Amino acid sequence: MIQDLKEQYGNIFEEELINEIVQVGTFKEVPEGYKLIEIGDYLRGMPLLISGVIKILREDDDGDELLLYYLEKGDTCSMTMACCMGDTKSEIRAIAETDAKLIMVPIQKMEEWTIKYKPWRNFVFNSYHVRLNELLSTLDSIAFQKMDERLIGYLKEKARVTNDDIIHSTHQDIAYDLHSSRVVISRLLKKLEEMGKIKLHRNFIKILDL
Amino acid sequence: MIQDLKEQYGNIFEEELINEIVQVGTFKEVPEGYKLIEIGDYLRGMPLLISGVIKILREDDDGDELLLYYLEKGDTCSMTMACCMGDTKSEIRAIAETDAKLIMVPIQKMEEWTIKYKPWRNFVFNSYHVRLNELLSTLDSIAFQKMDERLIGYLKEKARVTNDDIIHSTHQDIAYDLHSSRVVISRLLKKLEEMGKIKLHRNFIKILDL
DNA sequence: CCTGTGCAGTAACAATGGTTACAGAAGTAT
DNA sequence: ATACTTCTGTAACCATTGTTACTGCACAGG
Repeated sequence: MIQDLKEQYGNIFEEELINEIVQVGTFKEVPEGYKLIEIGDYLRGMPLLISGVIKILREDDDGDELLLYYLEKGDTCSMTMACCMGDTKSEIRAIAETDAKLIMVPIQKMEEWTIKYKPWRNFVFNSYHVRLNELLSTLDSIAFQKMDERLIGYLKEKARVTNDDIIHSTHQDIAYDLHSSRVVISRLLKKLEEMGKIKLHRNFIKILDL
Repeated sequence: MIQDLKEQYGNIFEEELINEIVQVGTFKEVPEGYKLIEIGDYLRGMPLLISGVIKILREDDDGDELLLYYLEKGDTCSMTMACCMGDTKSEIRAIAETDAKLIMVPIQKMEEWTIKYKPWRNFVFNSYHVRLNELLSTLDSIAFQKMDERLIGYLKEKARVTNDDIIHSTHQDIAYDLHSSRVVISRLLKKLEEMGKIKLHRNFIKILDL
């Protein structure tokens, strides 16, 4: 655990802070598909992601889903921080997109470290910053892009975070993430295949030239 | 200025912090329609809103606009904080929706006060929290609602922040804010009028029963 | 009073995306 | 092998939203 932590955060946090994190944090290893946070949950800790990818989703009252963004190693969940600080329910769902390792830090420490460690302060503010911008990008794509562009963006982003140009998803999976319908996604994917940008298979998609 | 500041922030910030704000902050009074921040601006200070309403907009490369949310008295702009801290360009535009009074605080103070004053810390984190949730709501409405619902929400929200059940906007204004077209908005407004929810006039709309 | 400008109403049409329905292919279990 | 389930392909159709075009009205300025 210390090994992992140092590898990921050693260059930005000083020794003393790392040690504190190790002392109070709880290590967690979760498999792909594991649900870390459900909408409405009260959160007891703040997650520091060490490896893997976490997918952050929004869902409305009718059960319609929408992918907000991915967390990658070195990221934390600003939403979670916001929830913890405000002591309110989670507005989002978090699912492990791949196997993942993370450390949960009790929320009380957050404020203490904010005062004590400048790097921690920077880390926290930077997280908020990054997440706000991430949300803005998501908003842009929904507000200003058409479904075909959003689909291309989705495939690219997913390939990037998983570091794999084979997308292991069904058309239905993609439809959920983009809040569309399976038929629409199949239609658009077929067009992309005809354009030579991807190759379709059962249960996976090979990216050629997006 | 001190009067205004105390009235708005006196109950959450202690005397000493108020005094510091007065010392280093610059008071600003702007008229309706004044552009406070343009996309791409580098920001030198963080605004504390004392009175009035500020409208925060997003715009894409093609010049398509979208209203994100309103800032009201007692609010600050998390986006601005994020930009200042990260020393990056503004991602949004800020326009005074009504005449407004605000205090600009140099960004260097922000970190200093974060360490020194607990209420300031709470204020800053709470602002991020509120803003993240505001963005999520905006995202919800775009992703999950149809235009007629969005329009009703828009009218309600605008009436709330301006504290006026007469909306002083043309159909074109509304179309810009909702990133739609004038014809579509006119069509939907007419329907709302037929349902007896609003009364249409030239240059303004009277809300009856939304 | 006349005229120009901006605002609103409306019709016709296009484009995008969502829905329903069905067929066949691929994989799984018996 | 057979039956069952899941995934994909495709067609036909519908709903919503956006676009173009034209109308008349209101108001301001001469």
